[in-house]
Parts: sequence; structure tokens; C-alpha cells
Amino acid sequence: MPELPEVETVRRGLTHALLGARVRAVALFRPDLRWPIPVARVRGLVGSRLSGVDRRSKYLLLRFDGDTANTALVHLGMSGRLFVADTRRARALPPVPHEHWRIDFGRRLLRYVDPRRFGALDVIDSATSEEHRLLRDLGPEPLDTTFDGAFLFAETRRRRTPIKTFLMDAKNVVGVGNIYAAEALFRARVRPTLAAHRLTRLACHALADAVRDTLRQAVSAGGTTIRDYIGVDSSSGRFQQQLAVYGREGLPCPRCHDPIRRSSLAGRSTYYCRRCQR
DNA sequence: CAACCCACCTGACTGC
DNA sequence: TGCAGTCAGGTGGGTT
Repeated sequence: MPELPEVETVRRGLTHALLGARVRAVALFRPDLRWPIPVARVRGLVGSRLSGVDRRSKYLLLRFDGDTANTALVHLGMSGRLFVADTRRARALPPVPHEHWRIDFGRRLLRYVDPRRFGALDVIDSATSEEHRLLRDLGPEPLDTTFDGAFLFAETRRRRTPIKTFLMDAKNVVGVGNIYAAEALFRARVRPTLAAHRLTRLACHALADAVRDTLRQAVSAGGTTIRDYIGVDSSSGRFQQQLAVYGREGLPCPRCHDPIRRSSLAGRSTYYCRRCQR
């Protein structure tokens, strides 16, 4: 479901709603999502205070203070959502369908809902959170200065994989999923199937800029809502109004008016303009 | 290593 | 109305 802009929007929503709040209770409605949930460590969060909400790739890192500082690592998978309910009777609220865990912050209730259960919840020591097996091999953040055309050019030289597949591999660069890969490639006028090593230096600069611009604009718009994604306050994203190719098979290309094509690449639907993208 | 394919899971939608 | 098939914003893990 969520790519970087959606997760970043959730991060901001959580910060706004919950920063500084103290955990009064936690509830787990099942012992696992994609992986087992460390039940004892989750219960150990009771009494600690939320001191920050960070994001690395598509992971949310909820920072808690306390005797030993803990970090809750949350991934939304394809269908995960976080909601903040404003209530004084949090514990009286019955779980909604597919609600798998909740954290009761007193006046606010954080609820995790994920029908497909591809998401994750772990609790780890804050001091060593970057060494977590799910975080340690990740590539750079696309909105950091380390991600640019020179980086992309260097990293693609010996890679024969299609450039879209390369962009969506978090070992190369994080946060770019199926929507924003398609949108960035359209903006850079690069064909998704082009072997990564065949991009020119110029194309790498155009593509890095396109990735950054697309993600920045999507964050500004509060993300893209197509079916599932909504913010912690149940608001929709607005970036779907700016999509040029994603989900637009047969509709006219915004540049040349040729119909947008859809094909399958590495098992994912891929949208592009045959005339504009070479 | 790189590349490929599968699995994990539910719900929405399509076409017969 | 039912049912089979397809698809969905992710990604780790196993195999070649």
C-alpha cells in the first residue's frame, strides 16, 4: 500500500497526534504479522513516553524513552494502516476487523489495521536500531543529498536488470514503490524496461531529479490514495490527481496524447508512454 | 554477486 | 447468484 510519501505522511500525523504521550496499555490481537511479534517487549513499552517518530525507508520508528530506550519498528506492508482515535474510553472500543494491535496513550488510541498482514511490528533497542536485519542493508534515502545522478550512474554500471526493477529494490534506493517508480520514469522520459547499465550519465541525472521531485511533491500532497491508503486522521492523499501514467492504461499521455500502455515487469503492472519514454 | 520467482494474505472486481 | 480467475501501493528468502 504505502510508499515513501504515504509513510512520511503517517509519520507526521503520528508526531502531531502522539508526541510526548505516555503508554498506558498495549493490546495484541494476534501473535504475528509477517513475522512473530515480540509480545513481552511490546508489553514492556507500558509506562514509557513517545519521544519521537522517525522513518527509514518505509519503516516507522517509534522512539520511546524509559530505563532502556526502545524503538517500535512498524511496517505497513501492502494494506496496513495506522489510525489515531481521540477517546477517553479507549479500552472500551472493540477491535475493528483486521485490527491486530493497539497502543493506548490515554486520551489517544493508536490502532494498527492490516487485512493482508504483510506488515510487521518489532521492538528493539534504540541504540542499535540501525543494525536491525530489516534496516542494515538498505540503500540511501532518495531525499537525502547522497542520492543524485552521480550516485545513480555509478550504481547502475554493472546492473542488467530493468531500471524500474532497480529503482524499486531498496538495496539500491529506498522508498520508491510501484506508483512512484512509474511516475519518475515518465518524468525522466526513460523506458521502464531499459537495462539499468544502459542509462547515460544525463539520463541518470534526469531520473534522480525526477525521483526526488516526484516524492517531494507527493509528500506535499499528503501521499496518493487509490484504494486503501488514508492518513492517521482518516484524511485522503491528493497526489492521485497528479498521476501522469500510473493506473491510466488507455488514457492519453499528458505530454503527447498517445495512449498509456500497461505491461508486466517483475510481476508488477508497469505504466508508461511508448512515445515519450525511450 | 546478480537475477528470478515464489510466498505470504485478504478483499475487490471481472467475466462466464 | 456463484464461482474461478486476476489484481492490488511490499519485500524477504530460496534457487539458479
